[in-house]
Amino acid sequence: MEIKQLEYFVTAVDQGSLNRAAEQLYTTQPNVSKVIGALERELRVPLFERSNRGIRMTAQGELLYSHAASILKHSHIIRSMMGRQCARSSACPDTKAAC
Amino acid sequence: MEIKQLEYFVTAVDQGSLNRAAEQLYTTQPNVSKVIGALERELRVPLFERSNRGIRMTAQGELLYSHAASILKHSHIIRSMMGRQCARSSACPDTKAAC
DNA sequence: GGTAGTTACGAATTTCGTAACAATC
DNA sequence: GATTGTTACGAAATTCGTAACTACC
Repeated sequence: MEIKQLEYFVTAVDQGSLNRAAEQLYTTQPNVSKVIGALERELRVPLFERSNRGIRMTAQGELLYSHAASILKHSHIIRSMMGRQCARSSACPDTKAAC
Repeated sequence: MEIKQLEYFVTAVDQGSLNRAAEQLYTTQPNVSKVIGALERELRVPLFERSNRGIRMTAQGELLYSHAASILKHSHIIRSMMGRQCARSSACPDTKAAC
């Protein structure tokens, strides 16, 4: 399980379509299909029901979604913290705000 | 940034040594060194001070640690939830697999 | 035709272990 | 010598885009 896979999954859910997810992720639709397919095989769970009209989350997909979103949130926090080189808490007391 | 990188980092911190981390992660010590090095280059932040006596977290490493641990916790929850196919019986009312 | 998603193939990249290395005790 | 961590190299695995495919309207 990789962060990228969770990001692709969450984006597909939010966009409601693999095509739009691919566009937003700056990649191709076959790639999104394959990445999410690999995640489903790894977890041994179907995350979407596919049809020619689009995708719909399964119950297992809904279970995954909130945890995946939490992981993405933490990864964004890490990137913004490290990007700002904010080393010591004394240098930026209110860690929630811009540091 | 990948979950595996965070797992290697957290394990190295917990074990206090790249050698012991490699052993626990069922890989080699050069691999641990390289994976963590790649994470440091990606975040543009030193996470450890190295010496011939071992490693010591930097202030930036300490900032990363708690968020990395949270991500790992969520990933473990996901794996255990999906491994059992569902958390609540209502989540998957008609699955063939054991629920 | 147009839109949805999947599978096939191949080049480019990445991964990971072995071996060699540097430095300290 | 024993221990720490790093760098080099090469085979194996993975990634990602193009092309070809199925299915529905």
